[in-house]
Amino acid sequence: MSEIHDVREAFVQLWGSMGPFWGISPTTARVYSWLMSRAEPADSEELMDGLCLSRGAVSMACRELREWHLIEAEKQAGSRRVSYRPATDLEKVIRNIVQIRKRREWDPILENLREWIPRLEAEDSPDAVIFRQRLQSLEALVALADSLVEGFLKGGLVGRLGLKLLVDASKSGRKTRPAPQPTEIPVMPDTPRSDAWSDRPTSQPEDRS
Amino acid sequence: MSEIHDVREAFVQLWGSMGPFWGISPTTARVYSWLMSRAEPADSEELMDGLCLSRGAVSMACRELREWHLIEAEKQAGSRRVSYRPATDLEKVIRNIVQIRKRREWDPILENLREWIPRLEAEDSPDAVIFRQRLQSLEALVALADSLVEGFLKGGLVGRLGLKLLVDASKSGRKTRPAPQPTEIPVMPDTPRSDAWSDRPTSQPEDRS
DNA sequence: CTGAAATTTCAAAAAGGCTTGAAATTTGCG
DNA sequence: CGCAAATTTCAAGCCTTTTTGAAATTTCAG
Repeated sequence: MSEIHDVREAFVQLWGSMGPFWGISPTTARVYSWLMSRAEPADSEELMDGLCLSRGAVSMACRELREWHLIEAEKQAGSRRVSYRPATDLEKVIRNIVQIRKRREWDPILENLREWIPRLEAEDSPDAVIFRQRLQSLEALVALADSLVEGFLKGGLVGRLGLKLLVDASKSGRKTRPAPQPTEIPVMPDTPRSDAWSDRPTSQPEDRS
Repeated sequence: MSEIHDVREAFVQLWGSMGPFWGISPTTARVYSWLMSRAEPADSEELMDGLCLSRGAVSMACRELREWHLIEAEKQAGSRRVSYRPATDLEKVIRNIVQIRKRREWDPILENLREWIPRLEAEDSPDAVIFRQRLQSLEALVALADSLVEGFLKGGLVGRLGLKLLVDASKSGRKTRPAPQPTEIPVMPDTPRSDAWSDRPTSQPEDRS
């Protein structure tokens, strides 16, 4: 009967502790997971009570979540109050996270590598030669990873094709149950009227930046 | 002439600041990148001088790097001194990191999800129903990602096949130069005698844990 | 336009993780 | 086997990141 309470608590705590690995703060991750555990959008009052957070903490967390496009703020009719609705289209969620982290973490690496390599070409000390060759290997690898990620971000979902191939390929050596094998990343169940967001065709002409 | 000095410094600093994103501490990342910039293995004395670190800091960093199999300790003949050689087989390096992080970060998520879902099946409040459905979507997604990663860890490198497909698929919209496009992850240049490590068939019967 | 409700900001405090270095341990030469 | 060189450990301190909450700002109903 109160299983949902316990599961919610465990879920919120797990997400909170995993958040840092994904580059988001514990509190921010907790807010998102708490919203995910509720059928309806919640306002900051509910978040404060449900998670024992200060008003400011909720505001900060929601701001970050909005920047990552992981939640959407909804104004309630006839009131100044705002409710927050979690994004439930997992493909979009993941794409948002991957895109932002790629910009912050991978792109600078690639740029730097491409600047450094020519600078080492003039020198012929053993260190310089070996170092340059290693940087080139690294450049090739990062460029490869980069193109894979670009493909995922652009072509939507690495294409049913490649993904299905890879899933099938690795299916032989699996553990217990056959495990569900969706061909595309699932869209989470959501309350009816929120479809307007997940699939909205009315949004900006594609968040490029 | 002293370009290598500047590039090394920039490389070490970049890696140091990126380390946390990858789940390793700044100092540890600096030690690894410094070793990468040298043709020959280095001992702790050299690391202390080169990076202005205390003896203990070097020891801690090298221990962590050894746990991740990112460096190997080599005893020097006729001395108590140990030299550290960076792993330069990028495929192995990445596999090590992915394997360890998967164990620490993904596996617990999957286990928990599979425990929580049944516990919510008894309840039929709107919250419980929606929450359970979302957890199921999540489980499907994580299971998919898990099988992809397993495939990479086992079948070596996602298979030339899938990888090549994906690279080709995303090659259309690229930027400046054609960019090198290796079909497999490159092995970094290394001093001759270290091949014994990168390819050694004499190691443990496969690091399982 | 006014005023109160709601949210956002940001400087300061708290928490958490990283680094240090002296002491303890290990190692292997003599 | 003893000793000294070398490494490892770990509690204490430092620094970065996260959180707080009171003040400033924004937003609308009236």
